[in-house]
Amino acid sequence: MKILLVDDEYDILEFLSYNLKKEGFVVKTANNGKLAVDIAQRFKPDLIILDVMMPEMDGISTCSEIREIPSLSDVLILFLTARAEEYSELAGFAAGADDYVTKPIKPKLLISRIKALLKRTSNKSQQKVINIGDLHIDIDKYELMFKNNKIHLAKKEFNLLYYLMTVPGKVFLREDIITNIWGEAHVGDRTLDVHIRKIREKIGENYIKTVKGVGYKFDI
Amino acid sequence: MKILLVDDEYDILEFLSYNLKKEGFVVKTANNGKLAVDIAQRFKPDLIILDVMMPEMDGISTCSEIREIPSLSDVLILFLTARAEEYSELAGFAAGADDYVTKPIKPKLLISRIKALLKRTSNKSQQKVINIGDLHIDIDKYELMFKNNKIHLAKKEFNLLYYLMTVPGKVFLREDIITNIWGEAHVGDRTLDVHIRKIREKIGENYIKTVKGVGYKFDI
DNA sequence: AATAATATTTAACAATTTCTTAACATAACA
DNA sequence: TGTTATGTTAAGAAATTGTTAAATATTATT
Repeated sequence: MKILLVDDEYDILEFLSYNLKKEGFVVKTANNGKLAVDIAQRFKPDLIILDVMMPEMDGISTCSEIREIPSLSDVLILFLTARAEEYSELAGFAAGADDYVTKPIKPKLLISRIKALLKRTSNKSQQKVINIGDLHIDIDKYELMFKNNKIHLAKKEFNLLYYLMTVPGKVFLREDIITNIWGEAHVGDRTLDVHIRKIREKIGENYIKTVKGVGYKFDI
Repeated sequence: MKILLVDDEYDILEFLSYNLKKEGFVVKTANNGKLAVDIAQRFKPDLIILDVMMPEMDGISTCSEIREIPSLSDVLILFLTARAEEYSELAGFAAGADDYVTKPIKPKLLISRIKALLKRTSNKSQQKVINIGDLHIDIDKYELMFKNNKIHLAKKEFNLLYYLMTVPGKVFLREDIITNIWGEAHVGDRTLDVHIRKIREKIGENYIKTVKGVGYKFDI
């Protein structure tokens, strides 16, 4: 796991860097926001630890800027903040922070928070194979099996079904599905329905359920 | 969810108001800061959208003033700002803003930011599953179970029952129920009763009780 | 590069569900 | 007993999703 550490104080960089490396993380450091953005793009860290208070470009601006970069859009960001600066908490989350740790920093606490953070997200996204009923979906192989028979799904169909299967039973809102599968691109009103139809043709009508006025869910 | 929109340009008020209402928000508008503070105190919005640049009393002053008023101290505030005025970002957060959106405004983006903002703050106490007696309601699944059998409810019915179940025993005023489920749309006098009837048909007559002259409550 | 094969989106219309209304009935209350 | 608020029902309006086929895009193949 790779971590990029950003703080203007050299002592803190040293101190944290030492503690994180001891835990087995690969660590790089930057002493200002601009540099951090540069390094991040090449280093591709799993997590960026950002000090909120920095001269020139503060943590929140840095965070916002990072979130604008597509290749870094889902890197985790953790803020370090002095206890007094409570105002920044919401601003930070608004800018896309994933967690907060207040100074003074206790290494043990920080590390447990980091691990929790990495676990939380890796658990979600690392579910590469999902088995439900007679269905078996594998994101790495881009393959769907139904009662041990391969079923071919086109890319969009696959992504859509996989998305619904990530949380069986949960209703995904139409708009959320569209944002997730199509991004911000504008797609017509009936496009989603057509894809649902195609999937239903292939796996039967029983798995994907419509919740009118809300969205769709995958359920047995 | 109630939103107060503050901008000195009538066109923008119109445009945003239309888009927000379409999303189901209850919207009021003000064309200057002073008026905004007045309206906010009576309207009690969940969110105030403030244009930074306004004659007389600008957005930041308005924001500061609102934050001084105890009854409004935890209303969310979102700033609209022209891309050029980057200077204002820090000033805005210092004054108590919760988020920023830059002009020109893309309605979809604005709405997703608003939702994110409202979600972050309201999610904390939002109960997703409620168990009472033989009833089990799950908002994520949009599902109602009665003695372990699924019962289908249409969206309005579901929302209505869920709303009543959030505080069992509490009498919800007719008008509050209507504002909550329908927003500010004008619905006829008997519409609520009809929905109550439909729910009672499905879960029996014992759960939802009428308090004449006041409203309804969910109780065992 | 041209062609064929797939995939994706759109558009038109159908089918279905949900919601609201209106008219009248009934119950509560003063 | 009259007044007011809520209950009930059924009809049709409105909203949402389903379905199909054709139009575009995209990708693979010769």
